[in-house]
Amino acid sequence: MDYKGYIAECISKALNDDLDKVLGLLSVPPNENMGDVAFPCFSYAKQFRKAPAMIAQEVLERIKSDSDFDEKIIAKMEVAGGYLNFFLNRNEFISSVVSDVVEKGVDFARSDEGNNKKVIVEFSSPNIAKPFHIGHLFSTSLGNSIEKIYSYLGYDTVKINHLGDWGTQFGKLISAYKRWGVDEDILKDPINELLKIYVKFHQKAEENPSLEDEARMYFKKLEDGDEEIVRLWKFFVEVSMKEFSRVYNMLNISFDSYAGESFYQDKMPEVIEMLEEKGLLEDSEGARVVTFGDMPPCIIIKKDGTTIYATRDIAAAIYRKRHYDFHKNIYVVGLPQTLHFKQVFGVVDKMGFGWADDCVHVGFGTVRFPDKKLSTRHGDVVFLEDVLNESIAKTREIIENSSTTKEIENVDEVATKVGIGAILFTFLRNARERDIVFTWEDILDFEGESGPYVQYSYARGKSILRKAEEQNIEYRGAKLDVLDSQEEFALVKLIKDFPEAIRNAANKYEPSIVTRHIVDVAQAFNKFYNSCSILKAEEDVMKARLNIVEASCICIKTGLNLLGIEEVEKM
RNA sequence: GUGCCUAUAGCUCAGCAGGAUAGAGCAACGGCCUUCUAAGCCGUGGGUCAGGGGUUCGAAUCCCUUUAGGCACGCCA
Repeated sequence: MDYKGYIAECISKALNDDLDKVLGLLSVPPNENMGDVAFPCFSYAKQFRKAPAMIAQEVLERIKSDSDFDEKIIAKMEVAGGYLNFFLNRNEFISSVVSDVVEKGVDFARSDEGNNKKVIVEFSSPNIAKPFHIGHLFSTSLGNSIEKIYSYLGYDTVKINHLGDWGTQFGKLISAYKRWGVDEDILKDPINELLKIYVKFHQKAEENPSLEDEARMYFKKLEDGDEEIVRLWKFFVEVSMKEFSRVYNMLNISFDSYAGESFYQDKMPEVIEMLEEKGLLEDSEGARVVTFGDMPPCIIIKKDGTTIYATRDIAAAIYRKRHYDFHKNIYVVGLPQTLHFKQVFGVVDKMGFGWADDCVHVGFGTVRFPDKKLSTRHGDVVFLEDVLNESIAKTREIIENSSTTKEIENVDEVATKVGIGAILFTFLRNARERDIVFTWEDILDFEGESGPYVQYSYARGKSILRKAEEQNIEYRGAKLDVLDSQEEFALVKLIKDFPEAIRNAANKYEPSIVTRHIVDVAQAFNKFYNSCSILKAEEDVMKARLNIVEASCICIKTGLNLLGIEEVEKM
C-alpha cells in the first residue's frame, strides 16, 4: 500500500491540482503527535486568496465528504497552522507493512526498475607494487556497495578493478629495483620490500633529479615491449595480486574484470588516430593536447612520446562502451581527480560520443591522519589488513569479556564478520565527500552509530525468533492488527521507508543513506525491544510482535548486505 | 592567481530540489540487568547553523559577499 500516494490522491482530488505536485509538497510533521504526513498549504494562499489554515480546513472537509475516502487508511486529519496533518490508521498500517515484508523476505525492497540495463562500476583500483592501505578502502567499500545497490534495483552490473598496473611509476620502480633490489628479500615480503626501494627512489631523486629521467626511460622501454623490463613488470603484478586477493577475500569482495591500465595499452593508438582525424589534437610545448574553453587542456601525448593516464582512461571508456554498451559508467575515484575526469569525459564528448553524459565520476574524501596526510611516497602507511585484523581482535576480546553474549560456536567467524563490518561501516556512514580522519580510537568504537550496534540489534532479534521456534510458536500468518503502540508504529514506519532510502542512495551514489537508515531502524528496534515484551506478552500480541521482530531483522539484514556487511546470528 | 569543495552542540556527523520547537552518536552527569543478548535502554545539560547582506508568507537549506580551512590547476596516477 502506497500511503503517501493515497493521501496525495485525496488532496489532489480535493484541490483539483496535479498529483505529482501534491506528492512533492507532502512532508513529515516535526513531532509524532502532530501526525504522520503533513500537507503545507502556504503555496496555495495566493492562488485562492485565502489564509493557508482556511485552505487546509477546506481540503479536510472535502476529503472527508468524498465517498471514496477510506477511514481504514487515514484515521484522522487535523489542521495545524497552515498544515493539514494526516494520522494513519496504525493497526492497519503496521499489519499491512509487516505482513508484506515477512512474506517477501530480503527481496521486500527489491525492484526491477533497472530493467537489466548495464551499469559499470569501476572501483578499488589499487596500484601494483604498492601497499593496499587504509585509503583504498574508501573506493573499495563505496564501489562495492554502489554495485550491490544497483544490482538490487534490477540493473545488470559489472565490477571493474582498474588496476594501477601501468605508468611512469613503474619506470621508477624498475629503476629502483635495478639499483637496490634484492630478489631474495623481495620474494620474502614483496610489497614491503618494493615499497622500501620505491621510497628510497623518491628520497634519492630529491637530491638527484636525473633519476626521474632514468625512470621515464624505463617506462618508455616498458611501453616499447622490452623483454627484460616486461618480465620484471609481470613479476611485480603477480606478487602484488597475491597480496591484494588476500584482502579482497577478507572483505568478501570480488570483481568481474581486472582489466587495469595496461589492458588498454594496445587500444590507445586507435584513439590517438581518432583524435587526430577529428582534428582535436594540438601541439603545445612539445606535447599533444586537447583544449577546452572552460578548463585546462588535457594532455594526450607527452613530449617524450609516451601516453598518460588521461589517454588510457579515454581508451578505456571507448572500449567499455563497445564491449559492454553501458547505460551508465561509474568511476569511484577520489575527489582530487575531479578535473581529470571532467577532462576525460570532455574529450570523449568532443569526439562526438553522446554517451559521455553517461559517464559519472563518484568522488570521495581523503583518509587523513590527525596531523598529516597519508603518503605512500614517504612510506607512512596504515595497511588495511592490519586495521582489519586489529578490529577482529578487538571484537574477539569483547565477545570474551561480555556477560551477555550467548555461547557462540563459531567465535572466529563472528569476530571476523563483526570486526570487518565495523570498519566498512565507518567508511560508509558519512557523506562520501567528507574526509575521514583516521584514529584507532574512532575506528574501533563499537558503540552508538556503529556497525556492531546494527549487527547487535539484528542478533537480538534473531535470538528471540530462535526462542519462539524452540517453543514451537507458530507466529507466521497471525493477525497483526492488534498493535498500535508508539514504538511499534515508529519502527514499522522506518521499515516502510527503506525502499525509498535505497532508491535515494542509488540516485546520489551515496550508500551512507542506506547506512543511516538502518541505524534508524536499529535504534527504533532497540526502543521497541526495551519497552515491549515479546515472548512474555499475551498470545495475540506476542505473535504479532514476533512478526515485527522478523520484519526488522529482514530490513536490517538487507541493509547490511547492501553495504557489503554480513549479519551474524549471535554476538 | 583561477576553479571546485567545506564551515551545524566540546568532538564526529545528519538535516540542505525552502516549511512547524535544528537532530543523532561520542564525551559529561544521573538512572535501568531476579524478565526476550547492558555492543542495549531512559533522562539531564549543551547551538549566534562561520560573519554580513538579499529573495520569500517562511532560510541551516536558495542568491551575493566577507572570513577561515581543504583540494585541483600540463607532461605522476
